[in-house]
Amino acid sequence: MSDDAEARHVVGRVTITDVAREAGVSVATVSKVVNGRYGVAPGTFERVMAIVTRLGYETSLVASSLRRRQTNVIGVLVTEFEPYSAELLKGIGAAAHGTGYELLAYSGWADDAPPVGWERRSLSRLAGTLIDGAILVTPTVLLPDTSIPVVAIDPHTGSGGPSTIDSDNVGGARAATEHLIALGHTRIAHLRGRADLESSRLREAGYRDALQAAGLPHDPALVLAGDYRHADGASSARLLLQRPDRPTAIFAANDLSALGAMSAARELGLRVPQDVSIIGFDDIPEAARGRLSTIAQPLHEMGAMALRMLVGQLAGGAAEQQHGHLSAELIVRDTTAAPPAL
Amino acid sequence: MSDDAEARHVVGRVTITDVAREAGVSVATVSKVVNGRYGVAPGTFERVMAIVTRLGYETSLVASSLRRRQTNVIGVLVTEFEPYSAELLKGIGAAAHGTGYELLAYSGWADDAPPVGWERRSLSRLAGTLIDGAILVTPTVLLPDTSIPVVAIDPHTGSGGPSTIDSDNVGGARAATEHLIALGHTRIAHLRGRADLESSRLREAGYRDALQAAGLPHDPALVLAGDYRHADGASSARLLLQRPDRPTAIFAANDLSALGAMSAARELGLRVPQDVSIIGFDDIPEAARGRLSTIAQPLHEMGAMALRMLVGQLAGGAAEQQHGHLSAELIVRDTTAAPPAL
DNA sequence: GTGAAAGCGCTAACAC
DNA sequence: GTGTTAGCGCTTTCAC
Repeated sequence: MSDDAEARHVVGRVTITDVAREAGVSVATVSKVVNGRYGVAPGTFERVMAIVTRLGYETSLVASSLRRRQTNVIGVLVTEFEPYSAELLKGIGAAAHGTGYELLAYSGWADDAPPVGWERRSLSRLAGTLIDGAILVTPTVLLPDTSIPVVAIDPHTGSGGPSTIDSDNVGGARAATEHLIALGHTRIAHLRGRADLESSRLREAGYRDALQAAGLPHDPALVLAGDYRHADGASSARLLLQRPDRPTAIFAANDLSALGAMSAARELGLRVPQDVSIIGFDDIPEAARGRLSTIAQPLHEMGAMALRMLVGQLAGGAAEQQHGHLSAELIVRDTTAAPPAL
Repeated sequence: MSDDAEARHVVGRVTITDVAREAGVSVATVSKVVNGRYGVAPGTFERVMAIVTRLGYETSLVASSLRRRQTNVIGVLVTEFEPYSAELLKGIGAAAHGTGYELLAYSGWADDAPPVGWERRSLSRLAGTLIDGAILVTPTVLLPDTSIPVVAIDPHTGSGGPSTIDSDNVGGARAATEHLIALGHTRIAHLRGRADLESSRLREAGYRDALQAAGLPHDPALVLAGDYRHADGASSARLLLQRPDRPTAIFAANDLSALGAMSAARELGLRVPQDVSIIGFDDIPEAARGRLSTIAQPLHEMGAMALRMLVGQLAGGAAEQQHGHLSAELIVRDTTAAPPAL
């Protein structure tokens, strides 16, 4: 049984050298066996395989990827694991089944604040060695020429860089604002998204479009930063709702900040939607839970499309950069209604 | 400007050697500069840093982790990115902020079926090199002694192995079943979870407990496999609901299979909850969206607790193995009601 | 203060 | 068929 070796063995620390020593062959032979290369005697093969199984040896991703050209691993680079990227991840994961690619989601946010240029840093740290291709979620800086195929979801810039996926930000924002206008609102505030993202700019543009089309005045005092985050949405909404001439409706650039606005309204003793209507953007699961009216982006499909595009690039060599543009759709739930009577 | 080097440079392929050559120093010196080691002349430091910035050099995670002892990266090993693990990931990610640890979620499912023993394989491939510690989500095999600290969430076995986190599976299942009984149901079916997980066994035990406590007969024909998956839940529910003496309520071992059961009911022309009540377990976001009654596990908190435990182990050396046990709570939504009148 | 050299675990040529 | 060797990119003694 030679249980000593087995008992002492420890996962992840069994190296190819251990196997070689135990089997009485060279590491090269073990490598050939493990990778199914030709030129190994059947007897040797069996013997080595037995040891491999007994010791529970697995080749180290790190070591082999350092030496090899490819790893069959696709990286998903995110700032953090929040609802938005989690939804994308589900779509990416579902689409990855059966492609032969493994998935590795990486969040290089170790300190208190997200490092600027995290996506460049993460990409540099992983590309060329650990991952064969990458899906970047909301990258904020312009990427230089990359060594590996990259697809960006909701990127900083709409074009010029890598392949991209986004949804109809302008149309969605317009639909949200038009919905509020149709309900009878005339003082509609907007909580902006992250300044470094193209989607923010586009959603604000859609908001203005709708206002203008309806002949409503655009009051700059009603447009505040929301930063796509719960806390920022809450604090800006607080400011907005404490004004004597407070808006009767708020269009937040994403669901997280809309949810923040809802907390703020509640704190202030305002009822949603009776006193103030709130609508978001994204349709993350938390929006459904909070019965938040919103603009739905097909997040799963966006993730799946990114994965398929990337696999295509990986397989087909240097294909042209592509741009996927999906539609966004109004979902009316319980947080939007007619404005309070005067 | 020496723009040539810059223009030609490619992310991820800039190596320490490139920097050294460009700066006219050795790679050892560059390494010292980049890692902030002492013993470098201020002038050299400046010069090297300038090149590093210009070329956009970042040390390769792979290469450095192969050489170094630690990486400051925590691995989250999952079978796939489905709603359950995505929720845990959110909690883990939130708790990781400010700890100095980066997160790397890995799903080693490349082919059509999840490989047996994937967690052992993934752990072996990453431990000791890429990651300093790991959080394993629903590991199905008993893990041998591991080389790195490990915390398992909802593991195969409740004890004996690594530190674990789970919720009150028995109590939750009992509460779900009691809720149905209180509504007046007497023929209550159960969709089992994955056979290789302890949580499945415990939830079934809770179901039986509640039945027995209420003096209700236990009909083995009403207990089918659900496998924690949508498709399996649907097909088993179809079988159940096509019986002449079909149950009036179904307790599914998790939300995904409960959602599957709902699809099946709808296909069969049955209304939920008027014709059949359905309750799940987990409270994933999709449950709220579908207005599914369920037992809520504090998934974010479970993830956060796992992260904190792991960081504790990483910092404090070989602490004793710990076991976190959180409570589960009944959430009544729109899929459970009194049974149809006879 | 700096560089040469060894080596982390692995794979791929190339000898034998 | 099998072993020897070089080297992937990096960090770390240890000379100089």
